[in-house]
Amino acid sequence: MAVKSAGIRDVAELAGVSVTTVSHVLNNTPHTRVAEETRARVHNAAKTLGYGPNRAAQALRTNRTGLIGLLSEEIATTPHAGRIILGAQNAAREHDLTLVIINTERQAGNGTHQGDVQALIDRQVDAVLYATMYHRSVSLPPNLGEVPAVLIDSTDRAGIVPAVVPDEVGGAVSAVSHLVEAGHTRIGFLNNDDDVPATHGRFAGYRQVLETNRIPFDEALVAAAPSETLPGYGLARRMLDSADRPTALFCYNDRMAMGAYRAAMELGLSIPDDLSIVGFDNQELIAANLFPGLTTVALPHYEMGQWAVETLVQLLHGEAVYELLADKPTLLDCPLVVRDSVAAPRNH
Amino acid sequence: MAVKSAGIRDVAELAGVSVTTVSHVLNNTPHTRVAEETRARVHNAAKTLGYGPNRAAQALRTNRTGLIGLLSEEIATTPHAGRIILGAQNAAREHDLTLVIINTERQAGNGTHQGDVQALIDRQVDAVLYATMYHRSVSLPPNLGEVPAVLIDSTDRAGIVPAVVPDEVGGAVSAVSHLVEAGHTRIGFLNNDDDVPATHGRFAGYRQVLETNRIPFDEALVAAAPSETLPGYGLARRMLDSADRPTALFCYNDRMAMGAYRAAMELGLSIPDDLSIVGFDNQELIAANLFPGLTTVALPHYEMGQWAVETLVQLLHGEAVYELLADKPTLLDCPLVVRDSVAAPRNH
DNA sequence: TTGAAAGCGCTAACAG
DNA sequence: CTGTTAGCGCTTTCAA
Repeated sequence: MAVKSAGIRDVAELAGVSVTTVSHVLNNTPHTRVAEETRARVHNAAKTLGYGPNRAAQALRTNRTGLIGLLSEEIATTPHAGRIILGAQNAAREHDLTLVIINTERQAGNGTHQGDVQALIDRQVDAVLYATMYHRSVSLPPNLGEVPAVLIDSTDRAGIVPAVVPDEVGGAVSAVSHLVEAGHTRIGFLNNDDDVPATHGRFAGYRQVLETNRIPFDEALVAAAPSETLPGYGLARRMLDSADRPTALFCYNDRMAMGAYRAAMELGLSIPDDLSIVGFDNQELIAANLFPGLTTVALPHYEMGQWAVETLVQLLHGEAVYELLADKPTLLDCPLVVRDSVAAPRNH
Repeated sequence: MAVKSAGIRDVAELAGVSVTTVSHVLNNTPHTRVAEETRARVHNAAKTLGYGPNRAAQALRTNRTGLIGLLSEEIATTPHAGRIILGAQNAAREHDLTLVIINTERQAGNGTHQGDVQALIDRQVDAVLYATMYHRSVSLPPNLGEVPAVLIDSTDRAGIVPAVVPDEVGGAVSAVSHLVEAGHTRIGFLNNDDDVPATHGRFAGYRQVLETNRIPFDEALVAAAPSETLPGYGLARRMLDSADRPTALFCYNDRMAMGAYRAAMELGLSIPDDLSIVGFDNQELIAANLFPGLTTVALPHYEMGQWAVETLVQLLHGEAVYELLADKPTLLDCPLVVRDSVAAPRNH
């Protein structure tokens, strides 16, 4: 291993000053005036020695490790978690913080991740990020109160911890508006049947656009099922088989859209000429690999990760007020990603 | 924040012993005999106080942080990285180590991640895991030599650092054997056209099975293109259009298989009755969502992550020899994942 | 079998 | 404006 690297002492010696001065200069300690010339000498000495602070010593002294714990459900199964990590990571780097990631299983019901939170606390993280796999409301482990925390993609049932979630309604509005702008008025909606915010939010967005554009709401154009490929296929099959079939489909997610693609193909409907489709989630693996490429709505995972860390930093610095933030979850935009699955309706 | 938590001192006091004894007992320091009764008293005291060691102090004293750095390319874009993280994480937890993950961009050519490695070293990680996005040979950043390291999914061009990679040949053998066992003899191979180990290894496995089963090799049944859906579609279209078309297709990866599915559908070939298909990679999002489910070969990402940490631990404990391991990369099995895309050929 | 005490490298009073 | 110095909580040598 490397030769025992230089310490603050060595820097002090080389610069011909005391360790105090070095510490002050290197940390930019406020309320401390050090002569410009001395500053420069210290910086030079540090550079020539390749000095880097010993984090352990710093941590011991300051009680801050510079570690942020990220508790994430199901890192493995979804690329979404990856985007959150990436956003959080980049923001963390900006602030010279390091992310410690702990993967957890998804918790059924009101189980909490108390054990995992404890592991993070034992590691003396300065704060924790708590990310769920999909937008929902959760009960938090009680020990999460021991440390500053921010929720990602979920809201705190108790309304105590700040949270950031996707703007489901807004995303749906973008999607359906896109369809309306292309000239569609008979727009089907293949919804999820779980009782989660996305289900309700996306449906609300759908209705909202219809209303705004004075398009009558037709119950026959809305169907719900588990948000997987096969159920999506089934729903689409049925809905597209009718004489008065929709000319466009807004799907709860890309997997359901994938099912709709197959249904369309079987019915001899060409996308987008006979049928336009918009998905939700922007799962690259699906959306970009379908023929034609699926126009869909992206979830702001990267941005949520970023927002969470930035907020945590403000909280730690006392620049943001905990209670203020926790009051209402922060909504982040879900932008439309245009590919090739939308066109004007044929008989238009 | 929590009340300043108990220290080793408090435990000592409560147990009526010295801090030395507490330290010895709690760390199970070898060559130190402590009376059973004293031991018990210490443990009890620790438990009642909810004592947990201060990592920073430990780290400062022992020069070991218990942190393992994981440098991973493109966490965001591929679920594969997630599996590696998961495997590494679980293994790390077993040894009371914490994973610090740094995401990096993929490096073109012989660029290295020197900066990222340095960031990890600055954080005083005890060792680093260096994971690439796909199996290949890399030049390592020089500073990786400063700390114990293990490569995941890539091999060190210089042959200095231990590495673990998938057994590409074995995986292909499983896939093609599965097809042969189903009764196929005209088996097409849609290969990647990059010069990477997977390309060569999977091809070698393909040929090997043909040889073993005395099936003549037919050049017309092998084609190569970029390993994406669209090129896969093109290749499959062409190969399946011939009169003497193969009855089964082994695809370099699931994305190409997805293209092959579409080609088959367009040609009116039903899977698996008219055409059997086997993929590679087991990308859940694709493989499980295709109709019918794609039989494919899984990459051992989880296992590689696990192996890497275990090996690192042995290295750190001096139980494994660096040079011995680095000599040849360790190969891990690629198991076949059977779904519904393979059946006996029709005219069999 | 147990304990006293010396630091690990750094920060931050406090003094000059 | 700069320096002296006392610990942060723990491990470990050495002595009892």
